[in-house]
This record gives sequence, C-alpha cells and structure tokens, in this order.
Amino acid sequence: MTSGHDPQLLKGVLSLLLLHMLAEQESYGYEVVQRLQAVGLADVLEGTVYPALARLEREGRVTARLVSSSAGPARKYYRPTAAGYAALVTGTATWTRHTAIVNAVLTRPVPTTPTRGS
Amino acid sequence: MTSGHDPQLLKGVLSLLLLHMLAEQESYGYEVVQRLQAVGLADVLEGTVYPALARLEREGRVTARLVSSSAGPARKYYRPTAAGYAALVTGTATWTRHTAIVNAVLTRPVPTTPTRGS
DNA sequence: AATTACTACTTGACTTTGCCTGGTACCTGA
DNA sequence: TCAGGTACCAGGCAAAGTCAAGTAGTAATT
Repeated sequence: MTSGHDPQLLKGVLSLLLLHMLAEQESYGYEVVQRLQAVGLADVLEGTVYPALARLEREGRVTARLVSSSAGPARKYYRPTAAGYAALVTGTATWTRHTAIVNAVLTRPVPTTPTRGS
Repeated sequence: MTSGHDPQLLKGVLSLLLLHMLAEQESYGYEVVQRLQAVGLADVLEGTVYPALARLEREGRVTARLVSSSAGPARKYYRPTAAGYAALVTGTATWTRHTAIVNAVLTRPVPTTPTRGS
C-alpha cells in the first residue's frame, strides 16, 4: 500500500469543492463528477455527488435549472446563490485554518521511529 | 459567524493526529485532549478522543498500558506500534496528497462573485 | 467521616455524510 | 428495436465525530 485513499478525508470538504467548482463554472452533476476526476478525485462517484448537490440545493446554497440536451436527458445545471458564495468564503477560511493546524502538528519531528517490529 | 468550525473536517485526520502525537510522546486520553486543545483544536472533547483511541488500539496501531496516578484514577498510556508508525507514514502521505488536490481547486480564481440573491 | 472537586475513562444514542447498488429515462445510431 | 452512452435519483449501509451521562479513584476541605 504505497498510498491509500481515505474516503473520510472528503467529509466536509466535498460541498466546499462543489461550491467552488460551480462558482468557477455552472455545471450539472454528471459533468461535475468528470471535473472532479480530472482534478484527481477519481474515487468520487455519482452516488456521492448527486446527494451532495441535492443537499446544497436544499440548504439554499445553489440553485438549479433544467436544460434539455441533444445528447441525452435534460441536464440540471447548478449555480451558487449569494448564500453559496458566502459559504464558499467562510468555508475556505475554515478549511485553511484547519489544515494549518493539522499541518503544524504533522510536520513536527517524531523523536525516534523505532523499527520495533515484534 | 466569521468563521465556523466544521466537525466533519476532523474525520479521518483525527486518528492520524493522534498517532503523530503519541509518536511524539506517549500519553493518555485525558492528556491528549489537553494537548489537542493547546494546539488549537478546542472543540475536540473526550467523547471524541477516547473512542478514537480505542479504535486505534483495536486496529493494532497503538498499545496501551495502565499506570496508576497519585492524582486520580489510573491512566491508560498509549504508544504507537510498528503498524502504527507505518500507518502514520502512509496516512501523512495520503493527507498531503489530498490537501494538495483540494488546495489546487480552492486557490483557483472565481470569475465573478455576483451579489445576486437567488 | 462526609462532601466536594478534579482527574480519568467508558458507554450509548444520535447525526452527518460519503459509498454502493441498482433503477429510470432520454437520445442516437446500427 | 436494440445497444450504449448520457444523466439523474433513491434506498440502505457504514464510518466516525458529538453529546450527555455515568462510574470511579484521589485529595483537600468541612
């Protein structure tokens, strides 16, 4: 195991990521999944994104509009609301502060790393 | 609220933090809570730490030993095992990679921040 | 001796949120 | 009409932090 992927690390950050991506460019669920994969989050599948988007809409942070497509069913385009932009700002600040604290701890040297296997 | 504290952000990172702190210095639950608060994680209470510690022990990443105290009940000192040190290394790598991706997205400029209320 | 207070650990119910599986439906092209 | 890609949704599950309450041990105060 050279590097794993801990799904838990996504908690709380996903909605922030979604908000940011939608602020960059309005888009629909299916596309968001592809954008996430393009960024390196290949493990984030539809079953994760759609509920998250629905949650954001329910909370009033994004609005949706249906746009019919010529290549399949109608797409539901999402875009942040004013509240969404506000949440993006405070959320980013929280994230920054949080990672700063975690990194401060994790970069401290560990005295010895004894190879006491067994 | 200028900046909130999202409890979800702790998910997945707490055990890593714990592992690192215990690698720095062997300690017991109650003390770990105080060390976390000293670092800036004031919202992490006993009910969060003890279960996390128990989980780490159950997973074989830390070992515990009881030491009687002269100022209260016996303390349960935890220390990482070899597997714990390994988990610390891979976990830190995963965390670093994860935050790099998230930051890459979050630092991208957002076109406009219209004040359009819904 | 009894009360109080601080230390220290434990437990269980609750909530959030991501994961997984599978289902529906639209559209195009063979 | 059937296959396949696009697009969305729903239900149930699991992981992990939160909260509140409970149990004890020790020591100082009364």
